Amino acid sequence: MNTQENAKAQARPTKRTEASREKILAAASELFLNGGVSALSVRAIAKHAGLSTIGIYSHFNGKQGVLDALYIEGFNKVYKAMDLGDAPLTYDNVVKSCKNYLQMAYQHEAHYRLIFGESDTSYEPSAEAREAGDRAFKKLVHNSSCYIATNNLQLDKLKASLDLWAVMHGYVSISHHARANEKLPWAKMALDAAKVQLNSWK
Amino acid sequence: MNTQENAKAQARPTKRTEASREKILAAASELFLNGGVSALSVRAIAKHAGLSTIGIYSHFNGKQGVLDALYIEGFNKVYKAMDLGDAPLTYDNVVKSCKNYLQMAYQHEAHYRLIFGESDTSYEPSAEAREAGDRAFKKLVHNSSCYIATNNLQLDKLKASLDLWAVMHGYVSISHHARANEKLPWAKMALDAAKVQLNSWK
DNA sequence: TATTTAACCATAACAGTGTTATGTAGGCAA
DNA sequence: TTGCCTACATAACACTGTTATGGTTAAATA
Repeated sequence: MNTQENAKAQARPTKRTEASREKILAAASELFLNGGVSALSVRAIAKHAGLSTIGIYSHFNGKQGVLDALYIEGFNKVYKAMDLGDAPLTYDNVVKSCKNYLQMAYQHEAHYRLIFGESDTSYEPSAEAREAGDRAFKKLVHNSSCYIATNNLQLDKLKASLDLWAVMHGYVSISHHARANEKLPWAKMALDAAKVQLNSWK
Repeated sequence: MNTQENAKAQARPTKRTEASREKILAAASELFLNGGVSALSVRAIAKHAGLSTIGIYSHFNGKQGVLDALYIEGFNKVYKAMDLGDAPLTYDNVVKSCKNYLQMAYQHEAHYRLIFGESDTSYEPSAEAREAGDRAFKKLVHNSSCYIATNNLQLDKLKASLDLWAVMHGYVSISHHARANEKLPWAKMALDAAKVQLNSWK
């Protein structure tokens, strides 16, 4: 792929290249949204894109590259959910960011499952994909840190951020698997538990 | 399989039957402990057992049955971790059960990943396997309920139990995936966060 | 401008997966 | 002893991700 990219930079780009890549990504995204990762065989993607499978290898370095693109999308959605812009990090706004996170988790279930390893044991995120996770985590830590600084609290910012994240994510994950058959107000319960953690910050 | 079982009950049990089943299960368990679910192809299991693959279908109804057996093992380990016998459900003992849970989660990673869907998207636990999960959950609810009753607390026992579970499991899951590259005292952090939830019970 | 070269892509082939089909050997009952 | 049934090995099937092969087209070079 590096050889191909170098050759592309110096030699003969063809108009069909970007179009094929977009078709593949669009096909993969549609299949993914409707069927999760298990709907993403390379043949299904190729067929849905109206192409053969070879483009998945030349454009995405294989199925992994398609999953990376979706993984990055997933963490970008997490980032956006927690991004409050320039709003001050008040208690209510931190709670709002948690609410947004939980909303995202339940609205974009396929993405959520992918970024938390509930989708494909053979998938290992690339370095670039991991960066998307790091970026989303930094936004979480940023929110917590601003709130902590604003309120002159003395506690470990990293730990506090992880506490908040763990309880929310734990609820989502349990509702996916261990208690999947129960109809409970999962998002509300998760938010309440997050408030418990937040209220313990002092 | 029902036909085979009926025939077995009425006709000719063969000594080789139980021996084959045990060989397959032992082979699967060993592969699983060393390589997780991805090490469990039916051919690998059969080869390791010194048999052909057909026994996996006749004894376990396919690969799913092998995974069910391991899933049940996993939740049985969760049950045992949280089982304090007849000990009174004091604060310290509830904390101890949480500590045991986290210890189990990190010592039996393959099992833990299996029961929380981090292993094989095509695996769906059988009704029997789900019962093992229910049983472990009931032990968690039992512990929380006894503690709540002992301390005359007024709160939702189910919610309280889930809060406790969510924060612990959330930490374990994040340490598996989202923050997998970080070396942090995950079990200690999870236990501290669990104490925050516990301390909020009033 | 004509020829050569490289990129893109369809298709075939490969090695692996879980599962089903087929045939044989051994054990048990009549 | 014969016939039936079960357990099991092996082959075959349909699917998976990936690599190999060859044809067409576009870009570069002479």
